[in-house]
Amino acid sequence: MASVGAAASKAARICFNSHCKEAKPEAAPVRKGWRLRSGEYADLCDRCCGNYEQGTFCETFHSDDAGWRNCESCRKRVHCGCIVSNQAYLLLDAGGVECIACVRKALVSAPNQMRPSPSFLPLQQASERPKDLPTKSWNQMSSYPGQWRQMPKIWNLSNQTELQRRISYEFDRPSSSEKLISGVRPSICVPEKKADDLSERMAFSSLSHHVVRDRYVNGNNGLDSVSAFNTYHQEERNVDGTPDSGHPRGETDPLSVRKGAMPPPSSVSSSGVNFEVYPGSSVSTPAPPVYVKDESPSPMVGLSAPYALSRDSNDQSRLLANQPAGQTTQSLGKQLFLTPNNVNDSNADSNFQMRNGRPKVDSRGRNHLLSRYCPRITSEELQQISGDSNSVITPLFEKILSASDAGRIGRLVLPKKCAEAYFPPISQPEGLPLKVQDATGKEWVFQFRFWPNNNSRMYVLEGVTPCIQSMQLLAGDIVTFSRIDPEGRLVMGFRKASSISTEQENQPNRNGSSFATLSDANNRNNAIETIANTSMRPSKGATEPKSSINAEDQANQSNFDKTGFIQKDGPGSKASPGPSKRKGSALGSKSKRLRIENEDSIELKLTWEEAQELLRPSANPPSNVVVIDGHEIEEFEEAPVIGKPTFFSTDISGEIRQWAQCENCSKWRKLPADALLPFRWTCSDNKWDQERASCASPQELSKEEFAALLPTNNGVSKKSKTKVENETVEVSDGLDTLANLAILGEGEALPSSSQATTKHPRHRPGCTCIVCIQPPSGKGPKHQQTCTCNVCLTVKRRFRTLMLRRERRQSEKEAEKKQQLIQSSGMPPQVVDQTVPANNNNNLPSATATPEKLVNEDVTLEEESEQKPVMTAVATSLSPVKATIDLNIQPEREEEPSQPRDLTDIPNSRGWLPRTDTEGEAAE
DNA sequence: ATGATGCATGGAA
DNA sequence: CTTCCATGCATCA
Repeated sequence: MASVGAAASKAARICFNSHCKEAKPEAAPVRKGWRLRSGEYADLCDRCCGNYEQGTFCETFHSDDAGWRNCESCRKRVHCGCIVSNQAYLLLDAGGVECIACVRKALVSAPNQMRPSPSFLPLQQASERPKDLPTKSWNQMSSYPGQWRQMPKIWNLSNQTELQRRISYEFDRPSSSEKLISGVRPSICVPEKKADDLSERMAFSSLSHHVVRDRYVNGNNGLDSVSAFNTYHQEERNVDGTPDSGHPRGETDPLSVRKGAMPPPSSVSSSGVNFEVYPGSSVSTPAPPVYVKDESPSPMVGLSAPYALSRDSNDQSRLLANQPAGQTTQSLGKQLFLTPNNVNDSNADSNFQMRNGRPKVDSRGRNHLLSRYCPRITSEELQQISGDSNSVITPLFEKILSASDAGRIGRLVLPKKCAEAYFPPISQPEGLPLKVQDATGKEWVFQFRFWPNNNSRMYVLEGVTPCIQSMQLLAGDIVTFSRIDPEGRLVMGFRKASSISTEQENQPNRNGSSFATLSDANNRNNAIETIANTSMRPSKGATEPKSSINAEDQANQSNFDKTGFIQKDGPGSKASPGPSKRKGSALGSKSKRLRIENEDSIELKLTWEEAQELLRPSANPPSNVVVIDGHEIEEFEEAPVIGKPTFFSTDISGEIRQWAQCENCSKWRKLPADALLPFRWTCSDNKWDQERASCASPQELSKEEFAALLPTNNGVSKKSKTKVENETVEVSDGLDTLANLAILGEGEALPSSSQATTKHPRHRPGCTCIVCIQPPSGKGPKHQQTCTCNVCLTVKRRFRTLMLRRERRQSEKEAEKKQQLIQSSGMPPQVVDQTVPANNNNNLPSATATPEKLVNEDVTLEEESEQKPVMTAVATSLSPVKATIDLNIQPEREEEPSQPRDLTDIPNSRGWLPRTDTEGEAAE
């Protein structure tokens, strides 16, 4: 067909329609029909072209042909047997086909919940019409009036530009290009299109080959789906003289470039677009990229995201797998995963270089991206995102959420260059719907648009609130945008602010993944839930039942352990931020506002439980015991270090065991309950069990036994532990920030300088404005007293706990006074036995508590935490070895009146010493 | 009154 | 100085 197509271009002026064969006068204008595999278009006579454009071509000429099927929805006849019709239907996962009109209707009815049924979805049912589709209702994309049984107009002239944009947009996908390079697929030169903004795109890239991958549904009786890659040769593209350089989209107003470069469709020349077909694709049914026609300049684009209807990663994997004859899976393999190194500021580009094997010159956007937007996503994360599929992840950029971004307005401001570099070009402010998948595989549709601003543009993603909330993101957290190839799906990941600070801390011994929970594709949902559950953010999601720990957790345990939140989120990281790329670039470089938000966010996340559980005396243990106000305080010369998280179990004999995982081999070793481990503990440090003092030694317990050890959680490992701890941490976090505000609520605003006013100057830490206080549901700013949301319930529970504790303290105090009276009346002061297991990690009470218990019994946690040692010379803190000295009985501390406090004080008031629970709840 | 929308402003880089 | 972008705020529904 390719040859035919080539021949059809100019030579024989005979209608390309074999059923017609009407001769065309030499001078007759080319009337383009469907696109041929060559990329050219069938040269049709007027009549046939009319049929084609009206969508009646198949009915007219193919009515007797095989391949007619009925739409599963409307039962309308759909021709599934020819190139002309191959865009007119979708293959359903469950079998059968659905006409494009029904597909579109379905989409319209559930725009944000992409239906998983069709294997593939053509590029969004035509584009949205900016004028007809106010952004307000963009997510309710209405049906388009046109006939969609066939999609002849996809390729008609008016649509060239969008196609080009799309192609050009996708060309800029290095991974794809590699696929191409490494591929052996036949390549067919496609004469087509001028550059217009394709040239813009290309200008950013020095790729000698670019691939456009467009999934389309082929016409093999609807039985096969074929994906095609379009290859684009930049050099050839330049043949037509379209400037391909000097217009990095990030530097030139795309609009102007676009306008200037927009060629009349008829002038499309045969510069080189290679149209590649997967080996398994049917040669007889090549198809253009799925690009649904519309006059509108703004088709729904999501890279190829619109194709990916799958709601979860499995679907995506399946999607790949479903492709016939080992298309992508075969050709893509894993060849294109990012380099194993972190993609950080300095090497983000080089990574891509490495992948692309070409100089850095190009990478238009990336090259021009401010460092703070450079994705720090790691290969580990990438693979986690891509899972076991053969997908290739291309990190695009990331952004620290501002208060506005994370607020309820639902508008995420996109860095201009990033938006222009990685998102489809938009010429209208209304932009276009953009499908983005989150790490769970859930698909969202945002409106990607811009606002004119100072002769420039301000790009925003609208409608992100649900997504942000589902990810439980707050200002200061980071969202990352990546692209999954070959699907071309946009994936939106995230990183919590807390994990950022630790990322840098643990850089040396980690692979850099702070996702930690973004495990493989199959586990993605669970994984993300793990993240979700670890953060008691005020969100619906937090209250949803999760089975976040499952068997797969175990499989991933070592991975998780390396990136465990506890480990990562140690207070040390916060206490001594140290030089970090993030601080220096992403966080600190741009905006004070941003930095404040972020620091605040980070600091608020670091609760005293979290900190104390990991604090260890420094390597130089000598300490002085000083007596201050009658209290023995162990004083350390050096600041504490971060200890290793462990978990405890009780064996049959009732003996408490501590379990720690080797940093190197990830094996779990049984240790005495009072063992005190350094942060990076390895088997060789196992002085308690010489037999297992080497990584070569087998693990004492199998995973199953581990599971049995803690029957309440099959995750058992530190992962569960970590999760639990995180949950604890986040509970406090959420409480201390949002929940406290919630309790204060009802008009009782904090007496803070950042108190919300009608004229809101700035969102500062502690700000109680609507933007800064994200309510659990995201609906409505306030927590009513009767609110039963997770946060409020927890707050109330904690409040009860506090009150109980105070009562108890009071009674203890009284008892102590009595005793002191007795003592002062003759008996010498007696030092109570306070020898405490230096098991700072978890004190014994918690040792017997299962993680689940810990999670569920807030009271337990708090009781424990009161007794946790704090290694510090600060008089108000506890000595690690005298931990049970109940210094909390200091009336001035424990009993100090609860004063509402400016939250801004909290982070700054404690240095490396974590805020105490008392402090935290003082706001009550 | 409230939320949505889109432009304007001004701080920061 | 320009550009970016966070967010203020006017306007509208």
